[in-house]
Amino acid sequence: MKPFADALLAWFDRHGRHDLPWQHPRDAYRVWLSEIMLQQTQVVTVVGYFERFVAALPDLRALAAAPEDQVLALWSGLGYYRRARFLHRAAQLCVERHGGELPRDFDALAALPGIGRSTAGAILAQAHGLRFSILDGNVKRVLARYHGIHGHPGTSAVEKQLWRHADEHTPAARVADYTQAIMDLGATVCTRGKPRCEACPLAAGCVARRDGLVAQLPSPKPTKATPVRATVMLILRDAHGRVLLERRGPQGVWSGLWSLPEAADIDSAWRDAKRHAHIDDAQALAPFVHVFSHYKLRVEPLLFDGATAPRGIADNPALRWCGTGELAALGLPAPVRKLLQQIEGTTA
DNA sequence: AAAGCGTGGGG
DNA sequence: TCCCCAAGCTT
Repeated sequence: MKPFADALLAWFDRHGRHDLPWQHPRDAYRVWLSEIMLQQTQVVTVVGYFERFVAALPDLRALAAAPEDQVLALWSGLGYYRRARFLHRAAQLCVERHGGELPRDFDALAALPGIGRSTAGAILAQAHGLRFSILDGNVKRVLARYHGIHGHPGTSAVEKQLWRHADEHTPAARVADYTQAIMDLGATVCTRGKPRCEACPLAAGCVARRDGLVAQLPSPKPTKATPVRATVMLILRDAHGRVLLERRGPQGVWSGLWSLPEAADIDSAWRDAKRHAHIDDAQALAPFVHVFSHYKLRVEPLLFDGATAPRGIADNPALRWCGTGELAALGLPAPVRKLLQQIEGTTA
């Protein structure tokens, strides 16, 4: 007897979301891709990316065979790019080790890069109907309120409790629907702000509701001041309108993406620009601030037009001159793509 | 155990 | 404008 699951499933049949693109068909590859894209991201943001991605790379083998630039281009703008690199690598590992399919074994699945306990559970439950539980942000919010659990869910002690409740509520039957149901409830009824408790199928047993703590739970993450960093972005443009791009390293923000060369200040920007090309003039573009989750970046773009004769490019695979028509095929950070679109059409 | 990792939208 | 996020995982 599972009153929690029964009430939730009855609600789901009438009010849940049944038309999300990864539900039709609900195969392991599509569920996996959707789960990775949805990490720290909302459905409304993901849908367009998901549809473009599966149109270009419809199955796991196609993903494994794709060049990394194509994968990052399809991910460009979605953020947390390490997810895309892990996804790509995991697909290749599945081809090497698992016959070109995602393993159905929990431990083998969770051993793949980018797939943790919750994502592995979601894939097995949704694609294969196996009884595994999930604990994403939605479930954490629902359970923290339902059981009246205080403390930030990111801390291990709280998370441990939440996993225990998640597991105890998960039914043996209709696991795929149950998994979707509890996420739908969190996303559409038990929302962080202005939850619709009057429409909630679990309201009768909800501790936070009973004690008037709905607005305090789950406990918010302790806030920290975000530092501001600064950088100069060099836009080296040649007579054909091509721009010099540099691939970022495997560590740190925007890893693996093609971005603009950067310098600490204007003077070193000039030094670097002269190293890359014959430069005699520059134009300072409007500075802007790009906000990350953990810091802010103040960017001073510096446009060098008429760049010619770059030295050392041929033997450096991390540098390339790129026409505006080629940008769509590459993964660029969102603000860099925007910046390049803005100056497209302007002349030297 | 806590920090690092994106982005666009809502209050 | 500013702050807080929203379907986490890795190190």
